[in-house]
Amino acid sequence: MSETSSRTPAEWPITAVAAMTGTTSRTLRHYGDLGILTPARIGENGYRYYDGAGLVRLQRILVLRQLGLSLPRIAEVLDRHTDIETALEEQIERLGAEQDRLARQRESVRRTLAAIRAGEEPDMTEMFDGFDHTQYKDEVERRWGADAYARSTAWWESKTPAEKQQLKREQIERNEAWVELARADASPTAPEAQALAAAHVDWLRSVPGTPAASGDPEALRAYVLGLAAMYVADERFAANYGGTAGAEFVRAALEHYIG
Amino acid sequence: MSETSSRTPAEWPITAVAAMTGTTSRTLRHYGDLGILTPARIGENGYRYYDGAGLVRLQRILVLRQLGLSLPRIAEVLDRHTDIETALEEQIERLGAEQDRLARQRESVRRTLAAIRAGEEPDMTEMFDGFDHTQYKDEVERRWGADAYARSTAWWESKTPAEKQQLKREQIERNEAWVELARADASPTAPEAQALAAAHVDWLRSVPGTPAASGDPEALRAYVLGLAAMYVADERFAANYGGTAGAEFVRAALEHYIG
DNA sequence: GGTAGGCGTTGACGTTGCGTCAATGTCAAG
DNA sequence: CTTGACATTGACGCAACGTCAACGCCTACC
Repeated sequence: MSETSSRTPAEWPITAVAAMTGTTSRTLRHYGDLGILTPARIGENGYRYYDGAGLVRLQRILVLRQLGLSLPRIAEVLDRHTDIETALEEQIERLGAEQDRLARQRESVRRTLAAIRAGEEPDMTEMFDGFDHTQYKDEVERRWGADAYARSTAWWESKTPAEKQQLKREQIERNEAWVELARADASPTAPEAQALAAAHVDWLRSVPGTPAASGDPEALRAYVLGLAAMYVADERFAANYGGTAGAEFVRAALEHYIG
Repeated sequence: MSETSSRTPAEWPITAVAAMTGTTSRTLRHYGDLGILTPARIGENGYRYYDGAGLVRLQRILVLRQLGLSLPRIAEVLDRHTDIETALEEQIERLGAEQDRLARQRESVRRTLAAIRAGEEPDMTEMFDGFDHTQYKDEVERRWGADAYARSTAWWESKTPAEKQQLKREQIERNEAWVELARADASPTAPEAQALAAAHVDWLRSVPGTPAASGDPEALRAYVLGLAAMYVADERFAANYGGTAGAEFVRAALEHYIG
């Protein structure tokens, strides 16, 4: 019964702890660095030794980690700076939001894939000019703020089916008007072309959620010029205006109008 | 009609492109660094200038990015090294798997929160000894491989309800036997205690998905010693064995048995 | 023509949670 | 004493940029 012979060491080196709990020594040193789990003792040689209390704390850490909490958050909870129930509630909310985001994204990918398989390239006009009101929620939100999409969708959904039909028809008619003018070999600077350009820009401005609708004249200018360039550069756009020649006419008219 | 006066520059500086497309100049330079979108021209001053083709490529990049593809993957698709349909299919699978993972994790957090609110601390014995077969899928998978959970669950689900009841009863009976021995002030090294220790370890080994069942004697040893220490260190464990004193008895017996 | 201010450039660090060397010291065993 | 296993402290890597920092270029105004 010597003093130095304790029945149980109650103390383990780092690899033992790692093996017991299924983590790695690197992880334990990382937690040490972050201060969320410090060894019970550090030997003269610098070795880390953990005790039973440390093991328990580690298990709590691992459970909370498995629940998706961040390490700083775990530190807060363990040190009682934060109520665990509150932390878990917030985590549920975060996970729910992330789930929704993924669901929408997945649906978006599926629709895109289906459209490609249906043989049709996606309608570029709708994609970039007016924004598809089902496919690009995340994109719109990220680019122009979280409420941009909400406003845009609210605007679109506030329309009756008849009005939606009407808006789509208007777009088609504008395109046909462009094609006619281009075929007639009119000048892009002629009054008719400029009137059409004005209508085109008005339309772009009318769709909430795009830079054109932001109210900033410079953003509108950049957006219109960028679109005009793409009408020409991408044949899928150009097709909406009767081909590249038609698209060049539209571009010229828009540049003159807004330039 | 001088040669130098082109009607349209068809070329924009970096901020113009950023404004048009809703990204940032930093992103464009990043894409340049990665080689997925290079400027049409770089001026003598080092300035980047993009043309219509670049705008179109950028829009394609942004769409694919919005669909969740990684930038290297986008590069592959755009350079036609990879079929876009294949890429999208894989993306759908990835998103589905991630969705499932999040759903399980969220459910896990909810159950944990509910358990805490129900007043009962979670049953530590079930949590770490035998593993809860609904709550710790991710944890088990990450620690001991993707099929560990599958094997473990298959094992548990292969039991009839009667057998499940039986297993739980056995666990409870073992605990009661421990409590009895401890109260009787028996020696942890006595045959009865060692027999119980043997049964305890057999039980730990019988549950697939734990380090104890891995077949590695060293892993078993570390796992048993770690658990024994935690029985003492955590009162929630200790409660299963009639308190700290009972837990110390169990620990001593297990350490003697496996040591 | 000098200067302020705005836009451009190239580094380089920060983020999240460790994995993975690299260089080197320590300890138990043969 | 040597070997080999295990320990230590850096430090880089990953994904996709955000965010300074330090400095050059260009336009406009005085």
